[in-house]
Amino acid sequence: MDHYHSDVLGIDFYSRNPLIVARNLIGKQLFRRSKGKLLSGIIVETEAYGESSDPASHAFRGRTSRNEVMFGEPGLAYIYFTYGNHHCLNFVTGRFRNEKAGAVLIRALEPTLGIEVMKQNRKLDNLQNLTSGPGKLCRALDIDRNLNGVEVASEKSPIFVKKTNTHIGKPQSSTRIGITLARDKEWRFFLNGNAHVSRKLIYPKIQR
DNA sequence: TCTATGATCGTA
DNA sequence: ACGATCATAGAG
Repeated sequence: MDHYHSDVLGIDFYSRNPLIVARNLIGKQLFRRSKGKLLSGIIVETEAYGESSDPASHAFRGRTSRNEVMFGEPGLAYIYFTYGNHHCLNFVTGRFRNEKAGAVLIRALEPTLGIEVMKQNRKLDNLQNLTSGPGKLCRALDIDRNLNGVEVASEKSPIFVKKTNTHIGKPQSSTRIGITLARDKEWRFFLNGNAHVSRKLIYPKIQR
């Protein structure tokens, strides 16, 4: 129908420089359809990753079976397993400069919908701790490698983000967390004062 | 094959 | 500050 347009972020949103996408995802509402329920939270922390100019990026050394989704179309979910325990959720973006790959890591959410299910998934009752980290939010939202490569630019997707911006105030930026290379790039974005950002922001003095 | 490492987390 | 835990990548 002519007048219909979705309130879900589409391909155009993701088809930009990962720095722009990372900044613009802050304050947006992320949704996950799992086992017939809709789970959701507001994105409060992200990081941008590039390719050949970004030694911290999985895509830095070129395409492998693990990172190939990162070299695919903007608007795909790149989900990987790490540290023997944890999954991390990224959205594939457009290019950083002339590079071939880019992605945005979702690092923290403020839970809004399906909180009881998230608590069960995490086997934990504390809201502050529920989705305040990239591995935690994947566990809470029942996200694993089975979803690697899924399209997120539609309301029918198992994961999608709405256009409405819920945040008041401007995102802060800083260096990225947990990396050993490219420590100087300030490619992390977050809402300060939010309880659900990852641990290293809640205790900024620990931050490297 | 073999080994080192990691876009983390919970506990101490 | 540290150990758990295992898939992945790079080396041999």
